[in-house]
Amino acid sequence: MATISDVARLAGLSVSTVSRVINKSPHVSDKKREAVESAMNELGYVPLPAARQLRGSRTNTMAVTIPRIVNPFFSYLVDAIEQELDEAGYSTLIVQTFGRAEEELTALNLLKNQQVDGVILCSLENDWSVINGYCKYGKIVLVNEYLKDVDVPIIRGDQYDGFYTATNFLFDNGYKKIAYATGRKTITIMKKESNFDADRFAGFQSSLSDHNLGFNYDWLFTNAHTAEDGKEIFKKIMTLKNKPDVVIAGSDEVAMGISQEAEKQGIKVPEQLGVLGVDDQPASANLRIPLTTIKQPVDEMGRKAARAMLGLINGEEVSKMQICKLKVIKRASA
Amino acid sequence: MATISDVARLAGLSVSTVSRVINKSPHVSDKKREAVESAMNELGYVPLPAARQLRGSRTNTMAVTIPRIVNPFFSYLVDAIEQELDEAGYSTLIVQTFGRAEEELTALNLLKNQQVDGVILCSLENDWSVINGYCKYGKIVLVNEYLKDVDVPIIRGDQYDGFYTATNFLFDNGYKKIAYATGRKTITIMKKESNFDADRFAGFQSSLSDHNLGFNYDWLFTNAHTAEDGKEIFKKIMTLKNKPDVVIAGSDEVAMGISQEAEKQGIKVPEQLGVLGVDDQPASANLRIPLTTIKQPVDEMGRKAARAMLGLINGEEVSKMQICKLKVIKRASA
DNA sequence: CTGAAAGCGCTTACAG
DNA sequence: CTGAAAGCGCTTACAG
Repeated sequence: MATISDVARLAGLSVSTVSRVINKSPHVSDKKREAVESAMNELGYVPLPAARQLRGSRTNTMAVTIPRIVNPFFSYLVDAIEQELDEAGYSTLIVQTFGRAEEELTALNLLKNQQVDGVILCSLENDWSVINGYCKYGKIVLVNEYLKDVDVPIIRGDQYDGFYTATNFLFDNGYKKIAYATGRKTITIMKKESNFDADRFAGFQSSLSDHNLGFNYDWLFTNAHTAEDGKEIFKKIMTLKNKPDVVIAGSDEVAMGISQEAEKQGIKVPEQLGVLGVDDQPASANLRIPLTTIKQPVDEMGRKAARAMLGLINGEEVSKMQICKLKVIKRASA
Repeated sequence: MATISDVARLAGLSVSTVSRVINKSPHVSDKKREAVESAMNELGYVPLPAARQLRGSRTNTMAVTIPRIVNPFFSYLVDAIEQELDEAGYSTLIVQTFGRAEEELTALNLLKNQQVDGVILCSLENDWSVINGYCKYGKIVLVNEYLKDVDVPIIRGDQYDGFYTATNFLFDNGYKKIAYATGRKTITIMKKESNFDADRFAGFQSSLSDHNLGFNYDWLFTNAHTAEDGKEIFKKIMTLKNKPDVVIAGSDEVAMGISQEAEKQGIKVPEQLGVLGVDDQPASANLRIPLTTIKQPVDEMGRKAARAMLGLINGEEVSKMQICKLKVIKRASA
């Protein structure tokens, strides 16, 4: 591979001059600039990033962490981020965490080791105290986090409002006995804006209160992730004496499982049991029973996260908290 | 950030010795090794990859190119590749090409610049002549390509056999007038194993011949990618005097569009019109009319590609061509 | 505008 | 087993 010295030799100039044209320094005469450029072309010269990094220059690449790329929410999120970053001339490096804290550190170490200029964390796996230690190495942006008093931009959906609105929507459509499923192992009751899941539940509760209702804890289903889990939930519902008439499923997969199993057992959706998904995955519109669902504005969130990162890099003022609205997509299942 | 010199100073040893323990050289006394290790821990030292790369050592990271991450075929393929690579201690860097040749060069330059040890190309955007120029910089593996006389491993699905079998399957189910949709702008009729699309078409043709049938070119639909395109295809079909009774849709999206539009216009699927998808996307089983589709063995292909790459890196003998079988997944739409 | 030289953080012969 | 020194390919003051 050709090096900067090869170019300098061929052009009959010093490496300093070659370096200047590489870095677009203005202090080079047109004549020599051309000489250097033609030498670079002749040799097919490309500067070695490792050497430039060693000197502390920018990498023009960004890392983004997500739990799992096969989850459409995250693949679309990454896609939006990448498009925006791409326009600014940055490459994107996608790191899957698979929910493991060490994998997140892999991405963070990219920052520490100056392999990337910044990292956008879409799935926080470590405590803030450990993330915080990496802030000195480069820029960090968080997506869908509820941390307070943290000195990095956070872009998130308004879970409280989304779930509040969605629950009202269910009441407006005549449902009264609302079950609630979540991926979490437990539900922590906290006030608004405490954390992602608590915020969702708080929005839900708040609508219940507005309708003078309390929550029936027989209708709480935790640890629900897959369509399979959804089927189990439906089976459990059928064993209940006092059955809910609709369930907020926590995700489209779970919703899909519930509605499939209901259909299989001859229970009509949405008449006998309503089902409300979350995320609006690409397939949800084309299901056997098209899913009514709460949509997160992935594209908006991704682009905002990317722009926040670019702002940070360019030393601009960027607002520490950007909140995007969720939206109920009305289809057949509720 | 702590450097190797800081560690050496703290341990009261030379940088050479520190370097030796970093690189697990056997020629270090246990005593000094421990001294170095405790110094590294105390400082939170991590070797700077850029500096190591400059000296020509391995990066332990691999790049993989795909056209678009939001396409489930590719997100699952990448997922399989990454899982396998992960077990071997490699990180994976995902590069989206968006179908652009320059983006593919981005990935290839990662190789040239020693940022990755190898690249797995799942979407060839440049001519082989240009890819070939990068072989000297590192390892390359191709997925789903039909190039001949090329000195890199290729992992692909047996498109001919898959489409041959699928077409036979349609005949077995009573269909006789088979339409064919493809994402390509044109169909090139070539013999078996010429290229990806020609191979599919050849398999299809071959089954037609077995049933003493020729292909009706009114039933060929090109440039079909999205569900929207599928809807258009259905509309075109309805204008035909001599209508097909089933269509091989080229992708699940297109199949979905065709079957949706058919339903909307009161044409019964699969009774009046059968629809066969390709890829078996996660949603296809849960569509309003569950899709019968040709499944590519993504997981197998991804893992084989990763293993071929690892074999190359380790200097093992790896077979130049690995072919995986496609499979018809029978559901409701055909 | 241009060049010689130091130095970024490592690894690796070369001596001992 | 251990260390001093050269060098990987660049950038950036410092002089001129």
